[in-house]
Order: sequence, then C-alpha cells, then structure tokens
Amino acid sequence: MNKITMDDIAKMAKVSKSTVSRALSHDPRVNVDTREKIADIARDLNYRPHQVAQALAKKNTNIIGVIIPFAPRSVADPFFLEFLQGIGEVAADEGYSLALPNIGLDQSDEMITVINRNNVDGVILTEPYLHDFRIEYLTEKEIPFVFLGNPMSEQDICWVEVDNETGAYQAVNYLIEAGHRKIATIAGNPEMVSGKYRLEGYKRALREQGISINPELIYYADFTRKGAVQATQDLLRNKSKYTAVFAANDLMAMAVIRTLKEAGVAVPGEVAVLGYDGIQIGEFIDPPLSTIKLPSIRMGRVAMTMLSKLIKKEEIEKRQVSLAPRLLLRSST
Amino acid sequence: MNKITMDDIAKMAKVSKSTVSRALSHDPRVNVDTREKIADIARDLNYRPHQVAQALAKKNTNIIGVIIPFAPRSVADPFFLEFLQGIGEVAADEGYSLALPNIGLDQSDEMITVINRNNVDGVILTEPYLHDFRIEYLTEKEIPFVFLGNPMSEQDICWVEVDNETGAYQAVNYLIEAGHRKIATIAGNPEMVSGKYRLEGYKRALREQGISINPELIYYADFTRKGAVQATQDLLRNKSKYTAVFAANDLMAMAVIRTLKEAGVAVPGEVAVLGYDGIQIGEFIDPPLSTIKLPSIRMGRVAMTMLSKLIKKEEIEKRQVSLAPRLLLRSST
DNA sequence: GGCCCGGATGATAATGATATAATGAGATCA
DNA sequence: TGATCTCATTATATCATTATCATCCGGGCC
Repeated sequence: MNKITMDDIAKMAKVSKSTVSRALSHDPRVNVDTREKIADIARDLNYRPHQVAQALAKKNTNIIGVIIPFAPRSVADPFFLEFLQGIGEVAADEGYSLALPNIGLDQSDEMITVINRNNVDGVILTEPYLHDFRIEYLTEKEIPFVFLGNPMSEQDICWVEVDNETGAYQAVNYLIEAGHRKIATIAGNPEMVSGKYRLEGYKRALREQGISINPELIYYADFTRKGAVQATQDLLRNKSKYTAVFAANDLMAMAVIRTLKEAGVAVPGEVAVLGYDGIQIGEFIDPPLSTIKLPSIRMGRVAMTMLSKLIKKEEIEKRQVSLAPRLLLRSST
Repeated sequence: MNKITMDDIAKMAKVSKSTVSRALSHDPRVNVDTREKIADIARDLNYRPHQVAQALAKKNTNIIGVIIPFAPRSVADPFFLEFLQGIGEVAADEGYSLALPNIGLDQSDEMITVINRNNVDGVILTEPYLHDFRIEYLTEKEIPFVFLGNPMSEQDICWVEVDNETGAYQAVNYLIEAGHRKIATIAGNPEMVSGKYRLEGYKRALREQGISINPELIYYADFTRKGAVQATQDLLRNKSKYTAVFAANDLMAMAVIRTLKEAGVAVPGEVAVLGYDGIQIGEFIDPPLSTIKLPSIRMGRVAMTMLSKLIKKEEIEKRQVSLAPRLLLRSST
C-alpha cells in the first residue's frame, strides 16, 4: 500500500510542497483559494502527515513519557491508573500520545533510554524520592517534566500534590477524636517523599494531642500488599495494645484488613483501619475502607495541563499545585 | 545542551558517518579496530542514537500501540492493567515502547490517527467486536496486529484468548452442580465477542443439565459497574426466583454483590455470585469473589511475543492461542 | 602489466516533513 | 521611472539517521 506524502499532494495541486506544508498548517501566508484546493485534495486522499518525519523536522514528537512504578506496584495499584486516566484526557485534547516505558527496579537506566533518545517532549514522574536524582538529570537535558508529588527540591520544579503531612495528620487526628489512643501505622518507604511525610503527619497528630509516640507501633512496608501483610503479621505479635491502624496507602490498608480478619480480629470492632489514596475499589471491600481521598484523576489533569504549558513555554501561574485531601469515611473506622 | 550526533562521532574518529552507522549497528563489514574505536568514543560521549531520525530512515519506530478501552472501563477494570503488565514485560525485553492512545467512544477516529500517522510498528487490540471493522482496516494498511480475544473472523488473524464459551460453561456448570437451578446472568455487551459467547456458555450449561432458559433472568449490561448496578436493581424487582447470579466479568460481579447486600440479600447465603476474569482485587471484597480466572499477565506476554514475531516476519508456530480458564472458588458461591 | 576481487571506507541519496532564503510580480512612493 | 515594499510562492537547506552506490587499495591470477 502506497502511503501518500506531501509531495504527491504538491504534484496534484501543482504547487510546491512548501506551500502544501503551510496550507495544511493554516499558515496565513498562503492564499485562501490555494489553501482550500490543497485541503480538498488532502481530504480526498485521506492524507495524514507522517508523524515521524514531522517530529524530525519540528524537533518535537508530541509524545509524553509517563514514568509509573511498574513491578511490583503497578498491577496492584489502581491509584496510578486513575491518575493516568486524568493525564490521558488532557493529553488527548492537546494532541499528545502517552508512552509508558516499562520501568523496572533500576529507574536510572530506563530514564536514560527514555530521555536520551529524543523521543519524548516531556515527562510526568510519579513517586518522588528525597533528593531525587531524576531532577538533576532532566534539568540538565532540558526536558520539561512535572512530578506527581512534591519532590522537596530547592529548585523551582513543577509538581501537583496533595500534601502528605496534612493528609496523614487529618487522618490520624480523626482517629484520635474518635477516641483512639493507641494507633499503629504501616508507613511507606521512608526514602520516598510520600512515605516520609505521611509518617510525619501521623507523628504530629499524636504529639499535638499529647499522645506519646510509641516506636513499636510504627512499621515500615514498601507500599505493597505483600509488605503490608508482613507488617501486619508483625503487628499481631506485638504485645503493645492498639485500637487503630493507619496505613500509608489503600493497597496496604486492604491487606491489613484482610490479615487482621484472618487472625480473627474484627474490623472496625476491635481495630479500626484507615487508608490513604481513596481508590475506587476501596468501597467494595469489607468493611468498605475509610481513607484519605486524593483527587487522582484531577491530579492527572492538572499535571498534564502544566506539562503542556511547560512544553509550549507558556506562562504558568502556579508551578506548584497543592490540592486538598479529604477524609472519606466509609466503614472501616 | 548540545545533543551529540553521529557526525560528531565521525569527526572525532576521523571516519565518515557511514562507517559510524555501520560500526554501531555491528555491521560485519567494518574493521574490528575501527569498530572498537568508534564504540569507545560513543561510550565516552554517552551517545544514544536519535530515535526519531532512526525511525524515519529505517521505517520502523519500535513503538507498539495498545488499544485499551478507556472511558468508561479502564480506570475501573484492573484486568486490562494486568494484561498491560504482561505486554510491558515482553515489550521491554524486545526493545519496544508502549503507546497508549486515549481511545474515546468512537474508536474509528482514533484508529485512523494512531495508524495513519505511521508511528507504530504494530498494534495490540482488546475487546473484539463481532465483525470488527478494525481488522479490515489494519489488514489493508498492512499493520501487524494481535487481538486479545478471538475476533471470530474468517481470516487467519493472530489472537490470544481464553475461550469465553468454555469458561462461562464451566462457571455455570459449577453453580448447577452446587445445587442451583435458578441462575440469573448479567451478560456483557452482546455485540462483543466476550459478551456474546459468555452468554452462550451460560445457556449451554443450562441446556445440558436440562434446565430451561428463562429469558427473564438474562440481563444485559456493558461490562461496567454502573450497568451492573442497574441490572441488579432490575433483577431485584424481578418476580422470578433465583439463587445464583453469573456476571460476565468481575467488575460487574462486585457491583452485583454490593447492590444485593444493600438490598439486604445475603451473599452467598441467599444468592451466590460468580464472576469472570479473576482480577486480583476480587479476593479482598466481601465475600471474596469466586470467579473464572484468566491468566491475564500471561495473555499479555503471549500477545506481545506474537506481535514481535509478526513484525519481524518470523515464523509463528501458533497464530491462535487459546488458554485454559480456571474456576477459582473463593467465598461468594 | 592488466584484470579482477574483496575488504574497508567514503560520498551521496533517501526518508518526509518544516524552516529559511530567494524569487517574481504587482503596488506604492519619492 | 527607478527604488522599495508586499504578497504569494518556489527553491533549497535542515533534521539525524540508514541505504545504496562508488572508490580505493593491496593482492592474486593469467
């Protein structure tokens, strides 16, 4: 099947391909009549510009790389899919495609491949680490990027987040006001911003209410189901008393609930469980999961909108967007 | 930041860029010494080929398009994410990136955009329709493609599936053997292959066991949660008796369970519910969902492996792969 | 000595678009 | 009337590669 090119159209319209190029990109310099003639021919032939050639000449690909944690998290975590949905909506409107590089455990290698091959116009990153090496890398390469989550960098970086500390504070504060005094937490990876500051919020809530922080009630997992099961099993062997568990994400909260139930602990009767993220599936489990609801889809939209402006070098009124967490009470507390 | 090109390397190595190109692609015609010299320089400069230029010259992009139903299904349905994971693993191994075009309701437009712009080497499609127009389109354009699901076409198309009819038959047969006689079903979209044949399996199981098919117990939804809630509400108003519900996917099954529970119907006490897909999240709901487990990740791997061979025009021993469904009993039945 | 051969490399074209400089015709102005 | 300017269009360069054809050179053969 012969693909039709700009040259073909040029010949048929008896003009040069420069004119065709301009006509199709609505350049005002080309005469209205010729533009319409060219447009007609292009439509008749069902012509679509060759994106690769266009990308080479224009130096942009209209492709956005989205760096989502793949194994072991992605399959398990609907939160990122919701976020992706938000990105996708805006990206489609703005004419971008999404590329999902399959990021393994060693993100540095993958980053180099993705970025250095000059085939993305910008990148959306998730899960910032403290002192995230990717910032320096992308800055040096002059690739526009937006973070999901505040990477806590001194630089003026674009990001969208829901403040982790505030959200966690709000969560634990609620538990305290509901009468809980002994509150355990399954914290996330403390090297990640989200892991660290959700724990900080937990601690601040306890402190402000005059409750001493018991290190034996703080467990670390890696935001995965598996890690949470392990942590909960440790918790079950713990001699300290506790009446509530705050998990640093919903996925872990769900694992906590199941593990507790399997051990014969009633939720929320004996132990209340509170999650974080607000994934849709949370309402289907038993008991329906109380959680801190993040506007995941909206965050995706905001991130992509920001990235789009960044790429076009448009003015961005707010380069750091902090959305409000919302306590979503279902039945696990 | 100046991107380094092949020309730069050519100058430094004092050879032509033809030689550089050949050396870097391990062309045997180039002398071993010069090849190593060039390789050294390229490594020192951290050179990566410009993928877009490469794509233009070589006429392939190393990008695979994955057509996943976006709104309203994707966010909701972890099944596709699991499938995507499988694709991603193999794609990474084979050096392909994945592009996720944001497919809206009107798939035809999107297909044209994706395909006609010459920027994917191949496509993986999900959810075949009966007489799927995309087959003709892709065949004509000579774009390699693999379907998730048997599109029931006369042509020799590549696909991976778990036979819908068999899986559904197995599911319903189990219900019958467990003593159920009045079994309702929430069928999927009957224009989709999966919708139609899961219903066929349901019917055959009843027929073979000598149970008459009651059309009043057959409801149609569109594989979404929302549709299933509606269908379940209709079912609740139904005068016919029933003791079990077979839902054509897990997402709907979960909605069925919740809607029944909200109406005060005990699951599985009064009504058993059986799903289809085997998404991981199903084990967390109450009661944990019994289902037909599809090897979603494996299907992704198989599909991508097949597509890769198709692109390279390698021999494919089996162009149609049918994997076995597995009845996964948890507690909803 | 002339010819061929093959290994190694160079020069040039091709890929399909956009960007930039050049051109020609007609209008405007001093 | 010649110079300048504008407008529409063409010609050519550019993008960073790969593909194709050409060249060079030493060695073996007749």
